[in-house]
Amino acid sequence: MLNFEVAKIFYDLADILEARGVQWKPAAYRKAARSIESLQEPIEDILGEKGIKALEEMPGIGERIAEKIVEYVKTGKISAYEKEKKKLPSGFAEMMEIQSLGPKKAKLLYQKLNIKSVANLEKAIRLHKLAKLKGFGAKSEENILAGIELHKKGKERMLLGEAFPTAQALVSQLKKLKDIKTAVAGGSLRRMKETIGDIDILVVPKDNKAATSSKIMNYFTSLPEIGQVLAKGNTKSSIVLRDGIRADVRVLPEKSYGSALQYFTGNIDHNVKLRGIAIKKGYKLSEYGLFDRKTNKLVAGRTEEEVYKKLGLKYIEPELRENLGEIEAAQKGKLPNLVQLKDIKGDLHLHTRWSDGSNTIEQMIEAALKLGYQYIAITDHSKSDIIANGMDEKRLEKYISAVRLAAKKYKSIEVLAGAEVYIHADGRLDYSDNILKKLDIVIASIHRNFKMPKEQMTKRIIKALGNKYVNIYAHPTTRKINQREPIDFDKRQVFKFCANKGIALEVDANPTRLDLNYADVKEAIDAGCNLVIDTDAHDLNQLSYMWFGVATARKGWAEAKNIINTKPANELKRFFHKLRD
DNA sequence: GCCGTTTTCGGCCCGACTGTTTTCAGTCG
Repeated sequence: MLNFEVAKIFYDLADILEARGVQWKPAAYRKAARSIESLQEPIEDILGEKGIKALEEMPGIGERIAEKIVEYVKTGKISAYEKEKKKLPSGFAEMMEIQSLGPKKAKLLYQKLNIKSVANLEKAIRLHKLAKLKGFGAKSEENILAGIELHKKGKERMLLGEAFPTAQALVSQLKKLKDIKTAVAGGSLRRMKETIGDIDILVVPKDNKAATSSKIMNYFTSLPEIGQVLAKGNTKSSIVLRDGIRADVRVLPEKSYGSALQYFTGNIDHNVKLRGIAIKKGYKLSEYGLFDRKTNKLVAGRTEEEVYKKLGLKYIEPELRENLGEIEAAQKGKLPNLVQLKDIKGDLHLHTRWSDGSNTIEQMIEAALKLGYQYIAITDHSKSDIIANGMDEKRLEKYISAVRLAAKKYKSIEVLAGAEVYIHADGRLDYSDNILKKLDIVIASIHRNFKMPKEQMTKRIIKALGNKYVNIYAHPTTRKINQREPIDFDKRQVFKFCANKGIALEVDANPTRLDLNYADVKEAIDAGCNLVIDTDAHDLNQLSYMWFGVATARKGWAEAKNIINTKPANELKRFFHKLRD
């Protein structure tokens, strides 16, 4: 996967060009970099399978940048970049990763003080060399030094599952202040991206007096959980929490609430495109609202819906706002009717104490009842998952009886007896057909032997899924966000196989997995697959992860009809039985 | 360098905060 390497080069190239004062190209290279970064499929695969034209179809990538990508895939280098790079020291790119240091200042430091790296920079600040430079002062030194410290900590993007409670806590802290009418988290969090860089919060004050706004900022920047204040203005402040999480707060009047929320939810390319549409229609769009360019009168801004409407677009759900075709779909009125949490009628991948879960069968059932589910499946691990206390055939028999016995106690929910069965390296399943047929539902999944040549891995999966008792292929890529790379297999082939056979591909809702991811969800739906959203809960509290799974499916443009656990129990069972007949 | 319901040239999103400077450039999102 060369995507991130290529994106990094374009980002660096943009910085170098910007330092040289080149116009427009930096923005173009950055847009291309973002485009490549958000891609889930390896760029070399796209090139190999569909050719250079497929690259040029991607937003922000034209003929010249496509050629450069081809050059990189072929030679491992981009000559234009190599040439530019020679004009600047190798540590230049790293210097610009420092907060408050951009291309212009970094270049000045190199030219005037011969600073070539972050290490050089730190030394120069300790000797107070920077403050003597025109355009720099004591405060600049202080800020850059703080930026270096922050950079050393090098915090990676946090999981959505971690960011969500943190943001909620901040929002509720803010709402305690009487001067705040409402507070809401926007940004990539509201778009439900699987990882979050920082938390953006929009605040509407009870009135529009400057004093109120400044009171709110004072309150926010002095909250006890705050470690460092990066910037503090009358309407906008940035802070770092003690645990290293960054948060921005912006105060905007109620009449701008919709446009502000729209602006804050992003992403950047979605917003830029929207603003382009505004210009063509004679408007100007900012966080303050949609304005008539001639009269400067506010045309829309109170709600997001009216902003989109005035731009000639159907309302676009936050999860879709990634500039991946949603604006064009909204123009044509062809947006999907996204699946919602309330559509989910059951959870089909749950663990109990019979393997590595921490609750009993009964406790899981009762937790599911509280969520109003019509059915669940208990699906503990098979024998080869020894670390997970997997069950051998003998124990499995007892387990099936135990699930059936528990099921009888509850009239208002259907409880299926299932298992999560390991797929061996050769594609064999962990139980024989004689055992599998005793189960109501069979989940197949991979838990070991992740590294295999692509072709072999594809064969392994297809062989396992070829078993007539398999209903669901769970966490299909086995990736763990920030921890483990996805396995390498021919997705198109596997998706096609599942679509033909009627096997449901899982969207595992655990925030460390979110597997399939949203791009894969879209691809699977396009391939005609059925999906199932499961929590893979090992604890009754984890049933609440369903929300993250639904969000991931929504991000992949999934509708309720694409998700089998939106079906009522009888239809679902018919779906499963069809597989065996 | 990209892009097109202003379509092969001439535009390219918009605004806040900071520090150093006295009106603004640089950085950030």
